[in-house]
Amino acid sequence: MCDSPDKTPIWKAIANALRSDLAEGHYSPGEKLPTEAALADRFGVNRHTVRHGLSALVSEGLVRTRRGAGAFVVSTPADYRLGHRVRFHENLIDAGRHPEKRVLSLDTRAATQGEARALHIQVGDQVCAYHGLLLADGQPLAVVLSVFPSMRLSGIFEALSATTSVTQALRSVGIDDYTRASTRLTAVRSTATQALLLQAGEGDPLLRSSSVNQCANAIPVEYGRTWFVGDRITLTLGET
Amino acid sequence: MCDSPDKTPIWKAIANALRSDLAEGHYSPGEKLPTEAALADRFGVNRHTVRHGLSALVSEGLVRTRRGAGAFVVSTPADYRLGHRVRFHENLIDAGRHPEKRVLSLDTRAATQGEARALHIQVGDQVCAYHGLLLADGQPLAVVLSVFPSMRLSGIFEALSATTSVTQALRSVGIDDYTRASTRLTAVRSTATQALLLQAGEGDPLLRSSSVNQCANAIPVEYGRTWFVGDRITLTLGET
DNA sequence: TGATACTATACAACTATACATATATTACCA
DNA sequence: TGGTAATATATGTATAGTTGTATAGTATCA
Repeated sequence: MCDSPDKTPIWKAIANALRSDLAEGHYSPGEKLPTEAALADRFGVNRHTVRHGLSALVSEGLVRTRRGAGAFVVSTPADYRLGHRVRFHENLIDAGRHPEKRVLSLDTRAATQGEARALHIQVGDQVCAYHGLLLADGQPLAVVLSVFPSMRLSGIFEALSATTSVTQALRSVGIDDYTRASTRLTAVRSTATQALLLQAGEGDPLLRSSSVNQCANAIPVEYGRTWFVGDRITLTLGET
Repeated sequence: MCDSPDKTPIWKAIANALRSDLAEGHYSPGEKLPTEAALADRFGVNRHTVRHGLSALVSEGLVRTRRGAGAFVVSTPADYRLGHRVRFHENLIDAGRHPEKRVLSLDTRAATQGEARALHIQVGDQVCAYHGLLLADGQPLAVVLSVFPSMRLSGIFEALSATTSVTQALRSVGIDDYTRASTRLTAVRSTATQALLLQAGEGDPLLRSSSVNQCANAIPVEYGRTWFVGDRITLTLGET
C-alpha cells in the first residue's frame, strides 16, 4: 500500500493490511472480502500480487476462498465436547453456534463385520444406517455415518425419518438416555466425495471419530463414524 | 493454491456421488432424482455445476432428464447374482439388461501354476484360454480371463470358437451342467489396459472375482478371473 | 548471470442471476 | 365429474463475474 524503501515485499504488505482489517473487525466471520480485481485496483498492483497476499491469509486459516464465489472470512473453530454424554445440538448451542443436520440417506441393510462387532450383533443382522451432514452456522462441520441395530430398536427407521435428533429418535423407541461407551480418534485425508460435502479441499485433514453409544444397561444402541473438518473444530475431552 | 490441491473437478465428484447412490440402491429405475436446485443445495455448489455432473450421468445412460419434470433413473448398476449356478447371460437378462460378449483372444497354451492348482492339473498341461469382454446394454461391464483344461475337454477350443456361450461350449464337449465350486472377491485398481477396454478411468476400482466351475463329478472345468467395473455392477450373494 | 518479485495476458472452472420453456399441480367452473 | 385456466416447479439457455492456473515477460539486486 505505502511505497516501501524497506524490504517487505508488496504481497506481504497487502497481507498485513488485510490482516489488520480483519483484526479490527472491518469484516465479520462469513463475510465476503472484495474481489481480487477490486483489491488489486485498490492497492494499485497486479491481481497475482493480491493473490499472493491472500494465499498467506488462507494458509493462516483466516480466510477461505471458493472458486467463482470469492474470499470469505473464516469463523473460529467450534468447541466440541467429547465426554460421557455427547450431544451434537447441545454441544454447538453451548459453543454459541447454530447447529443443523441434513440427511443424505437413510436405509436398512445388513451389518458389516465392523458394525456387527461394535454393536455386539451378528454379521448380516439388520441395521438402520443414517448418513448425514452436520453444520454449524450453515457451514459444513462433519459427515456422519451412524448405524443402529434394528432388532433392538424396533421402529428406529421411522423414528429417524421423523426427526433429525438422535436423542429424540432413540427416546421414541424406548431409550430414554444413552451414554458414550467408547470413542476412537484418528486423522485421515478427505476423499473427493467427503471434500465436496464438507466444502473442503480434497486431501484436507479430517478428524475421524469412531464411537459407540450405549443405553442404561450397557447395551450398544449406536455405532457412529464422524469425519470432522480439522480446522473448523476443536475437540475437547473430559467432564460431563 | 488454497482451495484445491484438488485434482477431482467438483462436477465429477458430484457425478461420482450420485452414481454410487444409484449403485447402493438408493434410487431405483424410473424414480425421480432430487431437483437440480436441491442437489445444488445439498452439495453446496451452484446449479450449473450439478447440471454438469448430471449430464455426465445422462451420457452414461444412467439418467434421463425431462425439461420441466426432472431427472429420472434409467438403469441402476446391474445386479449380478453369485451363487451355486452363475450364468452371465441369464443373470443380465434377469436384471433387465441386454448381455453381450466380445472375444478378445482365444488360444491354447500351457497352464500357469495358479491355473494348474485351480483346475487340479499339472503345470504345463494344455489349457484353452479365453480372453473376453462382457457388455451390458452395449456398455463394457467386465473383462474376463477364462481357462479350460484341454485334456479333459477335447474340442473345447473349437467349441469356444463357434459360440460365445460358455454353457453351450461346455455342453458341446459333453458337460451338460456345471456349478460354481468357489468364488473369491477382492477390489483392485484398474490398469491402463483394463481401463481402456472397459472405458473406465485408469485406477478406477474394479471388483475382481476368481472362480472355479466344476462339472457334476466335482471335476474343475473352468477357472475364471473377472474384473467388473465397480460402478456398473452390484454383486449379490446367496441363493440359486 | 541468475534468482526473486512483480507484471501482463489468456483461459479454465465455478458462481450468480435472469429468463425461456416444458411439465405438474391446484383451483375453479360448468 | 371432467375440463380448463392459473400457478408453481423444474429443466434449458444465455450472459457476466470471480477465482484457479499456466505461461511469458520485465525490473531489480546480489
